[in-house]
Amino acid sequence: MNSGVAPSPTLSPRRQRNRDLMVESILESARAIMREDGVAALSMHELARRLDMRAPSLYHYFSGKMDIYDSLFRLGFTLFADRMQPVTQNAGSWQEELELTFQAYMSFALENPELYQLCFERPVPGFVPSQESLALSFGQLNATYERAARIHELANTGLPPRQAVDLVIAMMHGLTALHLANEPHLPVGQGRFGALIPAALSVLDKAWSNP
Amino acid sequence: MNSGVAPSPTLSPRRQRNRDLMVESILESARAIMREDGVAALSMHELARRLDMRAPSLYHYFSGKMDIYDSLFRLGFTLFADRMQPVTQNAGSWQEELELTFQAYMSFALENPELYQLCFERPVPGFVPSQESLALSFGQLNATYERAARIHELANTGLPPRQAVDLVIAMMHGLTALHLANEPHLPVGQGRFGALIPAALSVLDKAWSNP
DNA sequence: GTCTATAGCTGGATAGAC
DNA sequence: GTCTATCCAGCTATAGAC
Repeated sequence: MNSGVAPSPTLSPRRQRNRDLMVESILESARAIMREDGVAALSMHELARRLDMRAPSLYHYFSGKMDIYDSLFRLGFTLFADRMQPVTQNAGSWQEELELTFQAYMSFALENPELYQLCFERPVPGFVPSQESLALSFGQLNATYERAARIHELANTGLPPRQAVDLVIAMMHGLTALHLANEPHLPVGQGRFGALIPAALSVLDKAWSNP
Repeated sequence: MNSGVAPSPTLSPRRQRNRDLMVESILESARAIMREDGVAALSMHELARRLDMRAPSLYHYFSGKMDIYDSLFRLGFTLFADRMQPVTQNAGSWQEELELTFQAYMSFALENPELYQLCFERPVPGFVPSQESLALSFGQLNATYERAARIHELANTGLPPRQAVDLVIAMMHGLTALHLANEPHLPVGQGRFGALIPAALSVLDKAWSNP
């Protein structure tokens, strides 16, 4: 299942362009619904309504609702990887890399809460990502993961590398999920949980600095 | 909105007993559905089906689906508080109290995943807890919170007490949510994230021990 | 490519007989 | 207290005209 239903085998560049624009509009409106009413509240009728279309027209771009979720699932991991990728290059010390990682992670989640929830929680009862989408997500996560493992080489975690990274992931997810659940309107660095990034970094710094 | 619809003003002890048993059965079946199909997948028809009833009969015990969610929301916080309450008495050092807190928190979540998600995440699009239920939840949380603040008095966190507790909460939630999303079948202490409790405790111990 | 029309289902909830 | 019958709303998805 690719993004949208395969139309005729080939398409003139112009038509392909229009089609891509339409696909983009649909996904954008879908994200708006999920953001406003909850990730699980997406419906084809409401989606068509916002686009000034009728529901059946959507089936010329996507094979069904789950196909839309699947496309957004892939989009989420792609955007996530794009956001995390530059962290390593810009960092000096492992403390600095950790700080940039926390900030990139939380800012992605707060700017794209509906994608974050779709990708990292399981809020839609019937939705199971397709094989291809799962493969993509594993790839993107692994790349991020391996870059993050650099931290372990420099810091004195006293843990297996995988555990050190997973612990950092769990801390970021805890702060992020609680922020989204309680104060989704507040920006990065603010609010009861959003403001705890320095505290979390400080704990890791104290625990993992060489003596 | 109390648990169930108020029937006649008074009820003979025997009838009241039967009614309570029925309410309990309904809530138990509702939890089973939420556990198996997702928290948001509860439906009155399916619920009646499992209880060998017809859907309208349920409305003699609850005023609607949201009333059932609301009752489970209160049940969740009550069970949570019951689980967290003994932690303080049994602990000696703050490290030990922290360990017991992590274990109590995660074991509650893994044993009652549907209640944990209903209470601490927002997986049901239309559901908003009633005033009374919210008040109850704040009360239960505050009690747990204040007990947890004892840790701050003994440890050298270098943080405002509220932030220290919130950071611990975020770490517990991060480990718990990721465990539930990825390996819900594994018991406490096992699996990719479930096994990280000692690592998390060690980090906090190193960071917060007096020098 | 978009529409009308509609099938077909599932859901929440109520009325009223028994 | 439980049921049958029913209403009404909403949904996904398809067929086929234009």
